Amino acid sequence: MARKQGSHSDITGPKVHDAALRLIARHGFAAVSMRQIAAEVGVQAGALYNYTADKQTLLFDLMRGHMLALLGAWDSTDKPEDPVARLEHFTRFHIRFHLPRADEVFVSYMELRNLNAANFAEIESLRRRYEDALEEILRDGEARGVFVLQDSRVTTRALIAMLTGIGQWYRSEGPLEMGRIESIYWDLVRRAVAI
Amino acid sequence: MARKQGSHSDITGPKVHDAALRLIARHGFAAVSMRQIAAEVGVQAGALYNYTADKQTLLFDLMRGHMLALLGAWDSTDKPEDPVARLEHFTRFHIRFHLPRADEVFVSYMELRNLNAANFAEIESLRRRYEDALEEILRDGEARGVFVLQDSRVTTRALIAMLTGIGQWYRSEGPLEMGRIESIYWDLVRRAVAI
DNA sequence: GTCTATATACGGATAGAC
DNA sequence: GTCTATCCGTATATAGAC
Repeated sequence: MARKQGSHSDITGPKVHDAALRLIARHGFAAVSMRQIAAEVGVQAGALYNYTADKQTLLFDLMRGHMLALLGAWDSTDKPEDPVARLEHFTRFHIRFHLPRADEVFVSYMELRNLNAANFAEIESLRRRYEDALEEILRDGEARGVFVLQDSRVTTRALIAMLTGIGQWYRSEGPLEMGRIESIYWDLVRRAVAI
Repeated sequence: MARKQGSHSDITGPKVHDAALRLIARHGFAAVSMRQIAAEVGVQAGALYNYTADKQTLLFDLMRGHMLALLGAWDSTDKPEDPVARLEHFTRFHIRFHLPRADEVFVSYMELRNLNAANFAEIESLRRRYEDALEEILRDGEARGVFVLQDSRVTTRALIAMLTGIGQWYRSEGPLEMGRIESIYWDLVRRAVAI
């Protein structure tokens, strides 16, 4: 075909999403122009506005999409009954979900500053729901006497920061396989809170 | 006095540093203009170039200054002999140094993308020196049989990510005092690696 | 749905007067 | 050391043709 002009909404839509995600992860939201995203997609800048109202909405949709995918994936897992097993399940789920999504994670944590107030509030409430999932596991285990916590909210944030930090150095070409990473971090998490 | 024009290098220099740090922490490097920084300082944009060669160098100086202050502060502390006491010393030092410097920490971790290759390499080498300080404590404790580690490098990064993550939610007006935070995190660190 | 062209604003950096 | 003025490039977003 090699048409230079025509209708491609089903193809272009995902390409805009992917190009924006990759470029923003690499250079930052403010540093990436709509023209750059368009060039990566293979269209002119004006065409992007068929897929997003504006640049701010594009960022918001990327972040909301990531958080909804995370919550959806977590909700659809089978959770063990035992608190220790459930904490291991959460730890391994978190690593498996986040490691292959380095760009999404990076953007979702680094670009919160660039959301307007309403969009920020919505993303924060989604993040809060995810934190609550871990905190509930910790509190349940504490109530059943198998975890020791000084402060369930602080511990929740500490563990999530530790786990999410993997993305700052993990490279899939590196020497450590994902299963090995899971084991190392599960060991740290378990020792940090289990009796 | 109220002069509108004249020499103020000793005053303006630090003000440029402070204004740039605050604005970049709040909005991001790419989103902040030299004109905005100048307005915050109370001069015109052209005057900033008496204090920095360009915008890139301004960012680099902020980050290098932070890392050098961190390493200098660590080097000048008295380290206990005992590995467990040394790890507690590191943990509390890290929290006490980072918590009052939220803007510096935020910029130093979020704006690495915006450094050019040479500047990035220099900041990374400083960061690596700091990581090495913790890793040495962990390896020493492991050799003496008081710590259990699966991987000293990964554990180092995990603990630093956990500790540095405090800055993402800690607010000095909040309900938790710094000493309480230190205790909670020291408990997590100790349990994660100590026998 | 995509193109070209454009309105309008702002960016980093520099020159020369004071 | 700071100012004003400016060079030159790029930004987001829109209008109208195809």
